[in-house]
Amino acid sequence: MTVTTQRDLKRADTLQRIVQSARRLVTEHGEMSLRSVARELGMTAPALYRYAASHEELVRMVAMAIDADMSARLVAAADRQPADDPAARLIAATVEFRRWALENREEFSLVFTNVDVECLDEVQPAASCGTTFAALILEVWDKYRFPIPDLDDLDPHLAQILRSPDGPAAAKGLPDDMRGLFWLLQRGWVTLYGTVALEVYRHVDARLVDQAVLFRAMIEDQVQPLGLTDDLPRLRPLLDSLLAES
Amino acid sequence: MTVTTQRDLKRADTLQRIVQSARRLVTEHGEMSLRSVARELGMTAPALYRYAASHEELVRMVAMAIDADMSARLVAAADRQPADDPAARLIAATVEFRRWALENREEFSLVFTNVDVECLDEVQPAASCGTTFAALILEVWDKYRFPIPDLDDLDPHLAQILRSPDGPAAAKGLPDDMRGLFWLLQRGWVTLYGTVALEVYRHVDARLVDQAVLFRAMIEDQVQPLGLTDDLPRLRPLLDSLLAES
DNA sequence: GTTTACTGTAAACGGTGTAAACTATGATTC
DNA sequence: GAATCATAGTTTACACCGTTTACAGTAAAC
Repeated sequence: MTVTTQRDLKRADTLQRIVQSARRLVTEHGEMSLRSVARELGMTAPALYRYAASHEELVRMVAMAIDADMSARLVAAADRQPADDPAARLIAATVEFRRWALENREEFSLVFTNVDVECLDEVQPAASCGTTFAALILEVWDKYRFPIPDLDDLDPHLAQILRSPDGPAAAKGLPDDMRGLFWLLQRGWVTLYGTVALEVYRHVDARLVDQAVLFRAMIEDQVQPLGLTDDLPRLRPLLDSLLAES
Repeated sequence: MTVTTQRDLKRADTLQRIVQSARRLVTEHGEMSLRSVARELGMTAPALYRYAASHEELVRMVAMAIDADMSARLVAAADRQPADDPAARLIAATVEFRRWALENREEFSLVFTNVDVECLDEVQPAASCGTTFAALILEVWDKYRFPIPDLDDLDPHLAQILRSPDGPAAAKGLPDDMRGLFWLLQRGWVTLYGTVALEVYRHVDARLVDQAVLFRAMIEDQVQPLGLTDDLPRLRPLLDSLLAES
């Protein structure tokens, strides 16, 4: 029986304030040195070593916090759409992801293109962007019942990984007959990630970014495997208005 | 008329040695501080300010050098395939890009997911990865004459950008009736970039990376718009053997 | 041959992550 | 309740970083 002493409470609170302060610093000043974080909290830099073994570990904590926060933003964006319209909810979350990434390039870089930050899904599966998108796609399937790829039709290597009980599909809690969904999710994630990263790092013409041309094309590509082709005429103006909001 | 003095020659040589040394350091030690670069050349750190206005600018120079070197590697990989088989050449270059990225994560990060390094195509269009891939795709078109997307069928915003005389398609030197090719190139670049970056930053299950499942799927997706569907049975084993080489 | 412009140096400034030794204090044990 | 222990903070120090300044030597230009 572990009792939570008064000191444990304060410790938890301090840890939270450290991460939160570091996050604010990287957002507002694109930097989170130990000294500046400590200064904000009225502490000294070495004290932070009671909470993180290194600066790198603190960065990882911040990355996780940002990811969790992003996840909440995605859910909020989805919830601004009708509860019975999962397609709209998915698109809204996707647009929100892009909008956030383009507005917070440093944070995006910290979380999503950081050699020191491994896959977050494994550490905090509950509240990560990946899990959120997975849930949204599952909603879409629940309503539209688009065909799930048959594992036997896929690359045998891939099928074996998906069937594995300790594989990524099992980790998402997908039942055996729905593991093909993980493949769809993964492929969608590749294109979303690739498009947004390319835009964030300006590896495409600025005009293409402004008009969200690549992003639009990516969404339209994803519509078909998700069984939303018939809804496209309805979804297109929605996408336009969501993009215009920014 | 400007004469090249003996000092100019030495200066050019020193600059080259600086960039080359910095590159070696980031490759081998994942770091390129001004002091360590200077030490390697028997100089002191402030001397480097005669060649780069800041550390950031030196990073940009190194990024350009890496990009140019990568471009040469891609060409070399392509040249290991028959000259009259542009499909094989394109695939070989693509596999080489992925192989290099996974083996040199720090360098990939420096060049392709760096907030401080803008689009390299604009600075040194001649010898960048983007231009190399463009040339390879053009080779494919030259042989297979797959249909080029009609600008009128595309998003009007996109068509306007592609038609623009100072647009990205014009920069690649594409004649008017082939500007749709740029769109294909761009879309291919998105998926290649996205797949490789996702693998480099380990945002997918390690087993999926090991078996190159996402990468394979991405290649197969690109085959159709490039008119290579009929060649797929021939290209698949080639892809396998290229992937096995690593 | 003198002046100018360039390429290097040494010294220093404020900043960084991190380690070690030390201190106050809440938690635990007799 | 007093003595012990573990914890969370301090101060000091080290080696490193990018950058600025003032200065020296030397090739180039007049």
